Amino acid sequence: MTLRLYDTAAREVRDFVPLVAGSAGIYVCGLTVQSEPHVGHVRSAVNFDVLRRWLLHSGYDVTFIRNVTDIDDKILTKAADQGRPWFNLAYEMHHRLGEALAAINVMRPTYEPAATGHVPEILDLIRVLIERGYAYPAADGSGDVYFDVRAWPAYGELTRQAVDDMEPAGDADPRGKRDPRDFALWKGRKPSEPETASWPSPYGAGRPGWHIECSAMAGKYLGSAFDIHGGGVDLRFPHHENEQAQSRAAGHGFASYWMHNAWITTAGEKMSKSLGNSLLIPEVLKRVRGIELRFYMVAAHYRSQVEFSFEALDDAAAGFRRIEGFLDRADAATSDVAGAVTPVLCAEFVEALDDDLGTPAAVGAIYDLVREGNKHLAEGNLVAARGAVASVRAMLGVLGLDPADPAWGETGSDARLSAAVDALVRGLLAQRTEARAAKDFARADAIRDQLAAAGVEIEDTPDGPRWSL
RNA sequence: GGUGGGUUGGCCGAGAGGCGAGGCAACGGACUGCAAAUCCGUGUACACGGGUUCAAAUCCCGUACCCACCUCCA
Repeated sequence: MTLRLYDTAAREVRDFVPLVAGSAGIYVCGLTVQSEPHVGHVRSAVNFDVLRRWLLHSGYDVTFIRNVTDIDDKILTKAADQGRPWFNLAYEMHHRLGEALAAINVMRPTYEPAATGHVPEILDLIRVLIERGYAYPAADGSGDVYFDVRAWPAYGELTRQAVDDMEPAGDADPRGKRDPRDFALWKGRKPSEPETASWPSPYGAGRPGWHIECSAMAGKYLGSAFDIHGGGVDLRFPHHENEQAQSRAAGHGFASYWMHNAWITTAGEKMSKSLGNSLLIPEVLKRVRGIELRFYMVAAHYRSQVEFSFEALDDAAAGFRRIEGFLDRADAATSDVAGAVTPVLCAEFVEALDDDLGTPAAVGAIYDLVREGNKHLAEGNLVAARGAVASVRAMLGVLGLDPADPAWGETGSDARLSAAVDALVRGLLAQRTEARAAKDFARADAIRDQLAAAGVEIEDTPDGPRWSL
């Protein structure tokens, strides 16, 4: 079975046929770096990271572009409110985003272009659109340049909307527009805006409109036509509709497949409307580990809306610990088993991912193998258990969830800390083992309770006690 | 007004005409000094009303409720 993906433009699942056999070019709309990322923001990154890893595993040579919008109205407004330069805010939030994504093991993109670094490419594209008759400088002297939606007959094709049914665009003063739905490619500088937020152009000083950057950067890094364009559902319109219109009007094939991830909501609502600080990534990571947060996101299908709750997050984390528990115990039990092991991905796992990245079913396949592996352990079948470990780990790896991946690695101080805790706990466990040997169970249980109170759990195994947090 | 998505057991979350994905929780059993972990077992779930069919959570018609987008939101 080959990979099949749901294409938003076609509204159906289609076989994935790359433009160039064996390679895949992907462009994902990243964030506007105007505030600290919350769990909703990073879902998109995780979803497309799974797509990327699955393509890589399937043997594709993947070029993965995820942009950053580092100039827009909100950045300018927020920076002004905070009394600092807009680029200072954008740079800091870009940094925070990087930290958040690293904490949940999202691979770095092949390139991560930013709008402000591509003004020449953007102006070049605008020039072509004007020459071809699909764009025009505003007649009111504002310095704006608009895309002429009436001039491009295919406008609305991505989201199947008729121009006449659309509400007028509100992103610019409509006076200079030929049609209220026309959208800005270039925004002339307003006197209220800082000079640093403008670039010279044939139409006057200004800055790029939102949509044009993606068309320009996708073209630069992936070529005139490429395979997959992704982003959150909210971007279908206007952002992606406009991107496609601009690029195709300029003579480019643009994306073959459109993929959109659904929202994470809270209390049934889109996160941006009711966001408390508790859902910012650093806050969530005080409650669960990054790998557990990632598991929570991967366990849901990317096109399903996820209703965020800490209860559900805790459940997911508990479920993931079951998998980790198996790996830990099996590793300890099979460390002496000789011979190389070739990890095999379960057929159900492969089929699940090939079917529009069916991560829920893929996770189900992992649990099935964990149960099997636990059975092997219980029966002392160590060779089979070791094979299960290798396969479970390989499948987790495809999902970016292998606990042994150095990307999750401890920092130096964490490693020293856990070594110290390990030494202390071992000392107590030795005392407990002595007490148990002497049948002094009251004392043994007291030690166990003492450790439990500190958050350390004890398991007695045939090979002696083990501890975990 | 236009466009798209949704409603599944105590909870989370798949599936898309016929065997109850899976996880968490609960209950029983095995194991254990007691636990924990693990294994085995235990469930008449598909918003509502009609219809099609030998058979519907799944297809059709209708209804209700929820969510998203309609020009600078992942």
